[in-house]
Amino acid sequence: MPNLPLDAIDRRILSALQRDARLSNVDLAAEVGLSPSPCLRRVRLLEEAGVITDYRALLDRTAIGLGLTVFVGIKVDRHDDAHATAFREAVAALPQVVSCHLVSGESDFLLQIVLPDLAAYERLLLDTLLKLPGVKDIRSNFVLNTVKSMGTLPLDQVARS
Amino acid sequence: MPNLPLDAIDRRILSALQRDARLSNVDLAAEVGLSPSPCLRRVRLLEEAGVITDYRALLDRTAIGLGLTVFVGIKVDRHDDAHATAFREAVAALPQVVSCHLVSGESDFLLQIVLPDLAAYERLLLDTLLKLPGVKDIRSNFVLNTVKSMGTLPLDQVARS
DNA sequence: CGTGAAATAAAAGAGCC
DNA sequence: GGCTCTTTTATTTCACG
Repeated sequence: MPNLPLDAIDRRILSALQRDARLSNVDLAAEVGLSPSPCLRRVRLLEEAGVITDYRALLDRTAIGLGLTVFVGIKVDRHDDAHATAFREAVAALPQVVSCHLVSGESDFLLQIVLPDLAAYERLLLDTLLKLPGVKDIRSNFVLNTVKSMGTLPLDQVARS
Repeated sequence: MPNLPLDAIDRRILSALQRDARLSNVDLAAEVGLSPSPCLRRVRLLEEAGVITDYRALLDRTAIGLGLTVFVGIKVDRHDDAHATAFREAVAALPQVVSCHLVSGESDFLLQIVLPDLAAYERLLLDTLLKLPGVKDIRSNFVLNTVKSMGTLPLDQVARS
C-alpha cells in the first residue's frame, strides 16, 4: 500500500470524515463538491489504501469513570533488539496504555495511560510498570487539566500535491 | 450532564462502538446481546448524555504526509488566570496541536504536535511556540517510533456498577 | 425489553459524457 | 475521472405485546 497521492478532494473527504465519521455518502459528496458515486469510490480507495484506518466512537473519559490520565516517561537500560521488543510488546498489551512512543530526549518511551484514579495508578506502577523488562527509571506526569484532546490531524498543513 | 450510571450492557456497547463506529445497530445489538430497539435507545441516550462525544475516522498519519510527531513540554512563568487563559486559547487554536494538557512534573504543559517534517516544526517552534504568552522553556521530544497509538479506552478497568 | 411491519435512506452498479 | 439513474439492500422507526 504505497503512498497513494492525495488531491484536494481527497483531503476534503478525509477532513470531513475525521470530523464526522457518520456522514452519509450523499452528504459527504455534497460537502466535498462531488456526486455520490465518485465520492464513494474515493472513500473505498482511501480505506483500502490504509489512509483511513478505522472508524471509532470517542468517549468522554470522565463520564465512564476514567478520570485520571498520566503521561509516563520510561528509561530503559538496553536498546538491543531482544529486550526492546519484549518491552514494547508488554506495554502494547496493557489496556490502560492508550499510546506508547519511542522518543528522543530525557525518556526513552513516553506512554499515555488512562485509569479510574490514583489508587489504580499506584497498582499499575508497582505491579506492572516497574516490573517491565529493562526499566531503569519512571517519571509520572499527572494530567491536571485537559486544554485540548483528540484533536483532528492538520490536513491543511500538508503540502498540496 | 451528570454521571449516568453505566451497566454492563452499556459498557459493552461503548466498547464495541469504540472499536468500530460503523457497526449497524442490528450487528451491535447482536454483539451486546440485546434486540435492536433497546440497543438503539441506549446508544441515543449515551450520545445525549455526552458519554459518546463523537464519531471519527482515524487516519494514517504517514500516509497523508504528516510523518512527524513531537511531544513538547512547555514551562510558563505565570499561572495567574489572565495569562494562563491566553496561553491555553492560543495553543488550542493551533491546528498542529493534537492535544494539550496541564501536567504535574517538570513541564507545565505537555503538547502533542503533528506535522509534515522537521522543517515545519522548526517554523512552528520559532514563529509560534516560542512567542506564546508566558513561555519560559520548551523541551521537544521527537517521536522516533510508535509502539502503540490511538488505543481504545480501557472500559474493563472501570468498576462495575 | 422484545417483536414485527412499514417507511426511509443508503450503497452498488450499469451506461454515458 | 466524473455524472445520473435505477436497482437492491439495509437501517431506522414505531406501535404493540
